[in-house]
Amino acid sequence: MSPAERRERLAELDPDRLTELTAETETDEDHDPLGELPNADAYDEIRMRLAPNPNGPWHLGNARMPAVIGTYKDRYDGWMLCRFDDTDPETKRPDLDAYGDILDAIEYLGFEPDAVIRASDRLETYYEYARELIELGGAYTCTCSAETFSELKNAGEPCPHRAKDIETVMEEFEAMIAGEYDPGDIVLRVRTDIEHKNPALRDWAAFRMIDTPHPREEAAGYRCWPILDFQSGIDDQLMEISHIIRGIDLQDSARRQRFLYEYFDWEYPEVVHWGHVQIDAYDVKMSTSTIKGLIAEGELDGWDDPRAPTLASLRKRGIQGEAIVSALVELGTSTSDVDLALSAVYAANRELIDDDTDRAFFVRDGVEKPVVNGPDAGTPPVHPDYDERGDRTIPVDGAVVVEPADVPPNGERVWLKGYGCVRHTRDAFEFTGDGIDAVREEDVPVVHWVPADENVPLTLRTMDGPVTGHAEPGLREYAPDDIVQFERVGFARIDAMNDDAVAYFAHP
RNA sequence: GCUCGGUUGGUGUAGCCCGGCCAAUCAUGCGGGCCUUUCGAGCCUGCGACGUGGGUUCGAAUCCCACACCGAGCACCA
Repeated sequence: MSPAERRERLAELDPDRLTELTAETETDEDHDPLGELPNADAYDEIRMRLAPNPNGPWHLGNARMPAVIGTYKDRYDGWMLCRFDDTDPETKRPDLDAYGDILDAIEYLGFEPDAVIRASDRLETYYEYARELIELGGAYTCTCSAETFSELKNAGEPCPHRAKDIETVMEEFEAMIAGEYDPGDIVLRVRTDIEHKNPALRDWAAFRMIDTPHPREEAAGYRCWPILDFQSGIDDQLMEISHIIRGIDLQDSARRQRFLYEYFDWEYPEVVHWGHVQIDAYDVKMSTSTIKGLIAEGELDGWDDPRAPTLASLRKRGIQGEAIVSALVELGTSTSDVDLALSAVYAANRELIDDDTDRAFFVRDGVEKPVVNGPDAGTPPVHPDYDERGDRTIPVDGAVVVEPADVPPNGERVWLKGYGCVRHTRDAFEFTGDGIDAVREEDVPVVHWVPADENVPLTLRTMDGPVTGHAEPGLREYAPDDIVQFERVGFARIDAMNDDAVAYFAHP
């Protein structure tokens, strides 16, 4: 039935309802991919946290956390904590540089945490709450091997240690803190429901022994470390977090932590889970450990290699943090997995920088052609949309370099942008003196060029590897970090301006 | 195996809770046109989607059931 038919039918059956529908006004809300936070009205202040694991510099996927949480912070005038969840000195060993790198990355994205803490500074606090939990009968020390416990748990059967009295548990837990056990010998478990239908929630481990000292000197003396679910559960309460936003891999985490909150009679924060992000356009898998490995093997030049899907790499290419945030926010917070199109980041970035970016010529792998009978210089505009910024002056000392694909067949003309029309005769470009109508009416192509002598040899580093070529002499006026648009090539960030000039390609 | 999520154009997203101006929004992408001394910007325009099958209903993207497919958890990782 077509909509028109449906309306007709409705008019027969229930004319009042039809009138109501017609009266309902369409609210044209602003485009808002994020939507409102759940139950936001119930809180005086929206308090959120970023909870990075400082095991390496950030890739593009990691940026989603500050992008979304930071955007909500701005929207609700909320509060944002950066808490380093660095409670595994062994298998997810923190990288001491990463703490600072991550804070830099957050700043690059345009946000500032209201507070920064490290879980590894807070072991005594976690111990205190663990003791309290034991007093409440909510935890027990367990000396089952991981395998044994796993089998019992999967069968829904308690292990013998579950029945221990509180005093014994407390003694053994104090001994754990004192470092009197070896790794693997004992854990502290939260007593949940051993017959819970979801096996992932049954009596989960809260503390375990780790011999490897924490890389941070302040925390190197501890041997008894909390598991994320315990540490983060306690901290979220202590920091009065109102909204937790994190990945679907932590969905069961929330369910586990609710048992903790019930023992302490706390109220669990609102929680939003999102799916995984993949990025098109990169050959390198977006994973901290993979990138770390490729750098170690020399496959990548470093964290800022343009081929690496890292924030450092995008930053090096001159892409604004704001563009990354805007593309990531656009993904919303759905629980299904999403692909981020890098072109969305480019589109956002182009929008941000196009107006302010000066134009310049860069000829890739050029061929030299003598120019005869023409003027001494070309004067293309600094920015085609803003006459007031003036023209560049590019000298022509008898010859220019153009890209091979731009050389017209013999006898044909080409317009050297900002200079004039030339005809390819034998092996030279002969100035023709044609007016711009040649371009407008006669389809003469417009190309970029640089002088053969006075130019700037430059390497443009791209995602597909380096490209060598020559830029116009005026490029020397630019300094590292400046962004230019190489006409007909794309935007680029100047990285070094000396004998070996280097720029990083951003996008078309 | 047990448990928990998800599935709207090439990509992302809105709509789903509370069925009806939804032959489905917006963005990006791609194509065409205009403009332009850039393959950029701008303007105009086009392309393109409700996983499958049943059910409920006057009416289903929306509610119910089944199936398919994708993902996550069941770590002494985060």
